[in-house]
Amino acid sequence: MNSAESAAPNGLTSDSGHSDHRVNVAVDIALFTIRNESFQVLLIERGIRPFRHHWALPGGLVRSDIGERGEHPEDAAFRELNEETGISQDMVGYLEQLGAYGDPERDPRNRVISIAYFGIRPMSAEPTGGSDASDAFFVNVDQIGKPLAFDHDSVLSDAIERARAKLEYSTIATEFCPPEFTISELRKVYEIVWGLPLDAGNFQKKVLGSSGFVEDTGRTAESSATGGRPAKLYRAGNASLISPSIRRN
Amino acid sequence: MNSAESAAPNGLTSDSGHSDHRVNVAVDIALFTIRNESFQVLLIERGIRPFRHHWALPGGLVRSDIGERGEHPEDAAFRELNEETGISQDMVGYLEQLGAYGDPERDPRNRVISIAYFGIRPMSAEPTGGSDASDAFFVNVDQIGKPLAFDHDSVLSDAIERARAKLEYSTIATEFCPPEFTISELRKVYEIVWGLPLDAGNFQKKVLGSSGFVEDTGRTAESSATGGRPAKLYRAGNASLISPSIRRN
DNA sequence: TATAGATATTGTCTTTAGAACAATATCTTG
DNA sequence: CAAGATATTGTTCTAAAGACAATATCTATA
Repeated sequence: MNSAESAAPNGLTSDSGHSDHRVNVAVDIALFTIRNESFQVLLIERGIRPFRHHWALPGGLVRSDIGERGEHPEDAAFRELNEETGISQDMVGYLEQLGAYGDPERDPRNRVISIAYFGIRPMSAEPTGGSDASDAFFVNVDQIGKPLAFDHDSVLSDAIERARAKLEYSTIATEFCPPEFTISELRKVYEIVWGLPLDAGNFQKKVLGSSGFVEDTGRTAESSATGGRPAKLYRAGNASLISPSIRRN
Repeated sequence: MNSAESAAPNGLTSDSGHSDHRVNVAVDIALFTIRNESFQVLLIERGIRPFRHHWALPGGLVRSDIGERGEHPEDAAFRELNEETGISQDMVGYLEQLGAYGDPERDPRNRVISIAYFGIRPMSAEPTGGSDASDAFFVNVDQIGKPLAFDHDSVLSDAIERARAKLEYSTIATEFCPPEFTISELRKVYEIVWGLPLDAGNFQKKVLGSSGFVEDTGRTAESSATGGRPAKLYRAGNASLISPSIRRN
């Protein structure tokens, strides 16, 4: 049978003639940001069972009572994010799909297929727990320390890899900088997300050699309190993809 | 609420207190192969409405009456592939997930969220239509000519890009060659899938310089009827990833 | 059988990119 | 002004890729 076959209005299927194959579909969101010079992800503490008091990615069921035919999974992701953490859609901008996690045993109670999303944005607001989340907070990705609920360790590690890869070929790092920024500030973003030091000279040449990545403002920053030659100020260019890409080592 | 929250055994949810948010989940499969020197994808002709007589990717609902808690989406993909086209799991080997397609309007009748998979394999067997598929066949990816059912045009174009990218960093192309093959035969695979000509000399050097890609057998092929120096014979090496990758132009 | 044509294989040159790291410029503080 | 800090530019080396020439070894045919 094809895609929507067996989805007759009465819920009957041609395979058994009387089965209802509907399952719960959830979304999970891995939202990354940079805070205190470290790469962090938004987590919640679960206020209900199962995994009560465990940490988890924010998320929840895609609802069928929103919209004509249920809500779009991406809308569900923004809604759940807002309900559980207080982070609204306009603070996040956009989410990218990571993939579907469909192991029938991934939820100890009932079968739930989850579609995972990830986003990476500068985030000034403080998250606040809500709905089924007794708390919401940002945590350093390398200091989580204890296993997350469900299969979220696996989802998160996939998301981290995707987020890190995104810096290679996109200009997203500029969004973590002020409207006008120095090359060193931009380099710091890469170093924090990738967790490794970069050569200042080589990085500078790569960024300036990648057309559309940054634009020269013609002005220079004030030199820092610790001294040193004042850096030139740049603003984000109009490109969203980098070519050639900035590669990790 | 989180991942599996609201999935209580009684189907009740905490948001409205009485909603059932379950939806139909389907799988769709884009299975690629090389036939007659061209890059082809396995399609079916739908034997039932909607989109009757239209072409579509093989696929169908993930069933909840298989296994303790319903079948794994990947198992559903293999099952549907077999039911609709006669292609069995051992002929395909493995499938990779492409992502979820969740637009509530993607099926004209009911809401169906689809998880798409793709595979790329040499395929000698002839597909045969079955179940809801009145026919099953391989078609050149650039000669489909008419719109596919549902959102399958979009799914297929994502799958084509992924399949082409896979040749860059994996050794999968060797699977389209006989157990012992020449570098030219291997190059032909790349040219067919990517749809562009490659420089023979440069390709040769890249393949031989990529450790584990191919192994020398010490023997040479018989020269072809059209003449030319006989080529050396190689077999697939033990690597599955190529470094550095073979890049498209 | 010599030659043309076909195909495989190797080599040469140029360009691009990146890594390592040296050199220079321009600030702060003492 | 010297020492230290940071930014910026330059130099050298190596890896990789593209363009394309040169060579090797076969078939077919005049």
